[in-house]
Amino acid sequence: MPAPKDLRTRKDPGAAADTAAMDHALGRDEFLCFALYSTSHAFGRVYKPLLDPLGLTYPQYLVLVLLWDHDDQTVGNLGDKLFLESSTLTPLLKRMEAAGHVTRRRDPADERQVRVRLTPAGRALRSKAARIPRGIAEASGLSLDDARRLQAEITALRTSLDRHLAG
Amino acid sequence: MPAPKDLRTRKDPGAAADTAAMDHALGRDEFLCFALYSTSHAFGRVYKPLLDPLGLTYPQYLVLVLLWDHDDQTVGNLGDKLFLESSTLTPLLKRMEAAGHVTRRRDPADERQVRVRLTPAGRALRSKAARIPRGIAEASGLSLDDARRLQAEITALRTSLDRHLAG
DNA sequence: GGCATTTATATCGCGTGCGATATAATCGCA
DNA sequence: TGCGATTATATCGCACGCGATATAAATGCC
Repeated sequence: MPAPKDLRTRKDPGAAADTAAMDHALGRDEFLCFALYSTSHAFGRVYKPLLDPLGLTYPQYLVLVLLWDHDDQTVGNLGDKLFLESSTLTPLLKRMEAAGHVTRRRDPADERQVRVRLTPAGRALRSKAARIPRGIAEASGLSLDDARRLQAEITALRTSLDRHLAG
Repeated sequence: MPAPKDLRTRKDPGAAADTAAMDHALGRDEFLCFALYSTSHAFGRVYKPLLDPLGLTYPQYLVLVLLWDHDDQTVGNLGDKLFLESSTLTPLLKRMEAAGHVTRRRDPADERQVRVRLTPAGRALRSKAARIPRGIAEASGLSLDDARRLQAEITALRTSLDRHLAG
């Protein structure tokens, strides 16, 4: 009789603590990348119940955050701030336009550019989104200082990666 | 004559340093989430030229890393370790099967499960992938200690998010 | 033993993300 | 001024990633 191949079944409560499954198989920086990758998805799952009632996805929410701060931006401007390409933003903005959150209009002064503006409905979403920051903060369980420090380190890492890509 | 709305054009070299574009518009933990989101994509762009010659995507590479360490795993096992759903893994594994990297076979002892195994070609990719860890480490520009510490903090954050989602 | 429940995987639809490419407008410079 | 280079956006094809749902196998409980 063969010995059991794996004592843990899939939904064993200890499975989630199997945190280091990837550890010994990846280089240190690769494991860091995997941590970013999987945590980014976990954040998406936390955001979803907060954004669903507003009819928004996460990147759509980011676009609105930028427009709430500074209305009337070009596609390229939004892309630079969000690190997204026009091939991602154009369809996304069209969906937001179809949903009635923004308008898209060629800039008469430079017909290459498309200016994105909030509709009244898009502006009105701001108050409905006011509860989101608190929801995210609760889920993260980090102190303000820890969150600030982690954010700064990860942002610096992104800058390093971007420089490597450009150079 | 109207004043220019924005002194920076899109490709101004200072644009990348416009790091804090999202800062004052997002809560602290939300900005941390955005840092994770954008840095995760940046890592993907660093991985791409390393993985393209192997004909692999990033999640496909992660599957291979797991199988190189421990061959013959179920779909659920891989999903638990990668934090991915079967709705993501099943098509991905089918593509890897079509590419000749793995085989998928129902476990005779439990026909619900599908066991994923390396083919000789999949095993052979391991040596071709040997240069990847160094390439990632160079791009990150972090010391071993910094990478380790950052990874640990982000992994802890993911655990906190997962607990929040479960509870 | 039989039947409801649980578990493992698969399928579907949708929204990203991106590289490659296309198109149109503007710029630069001889 | 004119025309090649650059810039801004759009389009296309592909691969995720997930929630909802379906299906089939195993489990549990009487």
